[in-house]
Amino acid sequence: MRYSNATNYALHTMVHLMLQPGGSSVGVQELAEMQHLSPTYLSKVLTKLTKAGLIESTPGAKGGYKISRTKHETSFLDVIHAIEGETSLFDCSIHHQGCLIENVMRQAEENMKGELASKLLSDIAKEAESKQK
Amino acid sequence: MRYSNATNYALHTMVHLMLQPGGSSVGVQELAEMQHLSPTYLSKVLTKLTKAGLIESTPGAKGGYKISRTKHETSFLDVIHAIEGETSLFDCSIHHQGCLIENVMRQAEENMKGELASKLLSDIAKEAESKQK
DNA sequence: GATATTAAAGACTCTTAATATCTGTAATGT
DNA sequence: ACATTACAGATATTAAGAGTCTTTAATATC
Repeated sequence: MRYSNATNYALHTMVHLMLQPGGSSVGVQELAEMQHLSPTYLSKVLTKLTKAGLIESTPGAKGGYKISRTKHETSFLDVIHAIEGETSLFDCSIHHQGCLIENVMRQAEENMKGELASKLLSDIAKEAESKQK
Repeated sequence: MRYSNATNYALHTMVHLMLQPGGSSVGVQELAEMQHLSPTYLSKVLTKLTKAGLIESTPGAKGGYKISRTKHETSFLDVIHAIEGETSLFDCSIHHQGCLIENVMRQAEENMKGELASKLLSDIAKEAESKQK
């Protein structure tokens, strides 16, 4: 029980794209090499991010992926939702409403998601930038 | 990405056992029927709880499972650990230490687990008891 | 001590989801 | 027109979860 590798790749890619000077495009080739992945597989992940509006894609020569210009503040939770969908960690096996056990689990999950929604990728990118110097 | 059904069954069984008057034993047969499961399958789940020391088992006639007498305060997290093992929701794909992304994910997970560690099954059992009346 | 009852252990099957690859198509710049 | 690159769909591979069956070991009752 863990977040998928796809989510992992997506997060790393997002930060990498944010570090591009001027928000310029990067091809899937380069992005895949960086993470030692096959371009075709990473492509599938990036398409999900594109559909979610977190990044923008331009096909053709000199094309690639870049951070969305319209959506500047993307959180960890945004990326997770884009890749994993709107999942929940726990569903009561017996489906009676108001299960006490389910309530507790849901509450804890909501709190975690709230925390991940407040963590912005831009902050991580900045931190990574200053760390490198 | 969600907690396994086994964890679900385990939590429900724990609460049920806590509601037994005098902490008496219940056979897997009865426990399985209650949750519409096969006894053999639930048996595997309960064995894990037994090995973790959360419940006690006695084979033979009039045997069954009952809440551990030595360990009175078991939390949601205890049960999760007993069934799922000590898993983490996120591991950085690139294994460089101090990955900023991993740090954020780990922190959120730890907070959630901290919350689940403070939620006691005995409280849920009490609540369920008073709710039934 | 024999017998019925019940948990434990192991091997095994089945299903599902994640992971990944390959091929062809559509879009874009030069 | 051509090279480049993202997108879509089909398909394979792998891993984990879910569940069953059979055998063995332990306990109580008679």
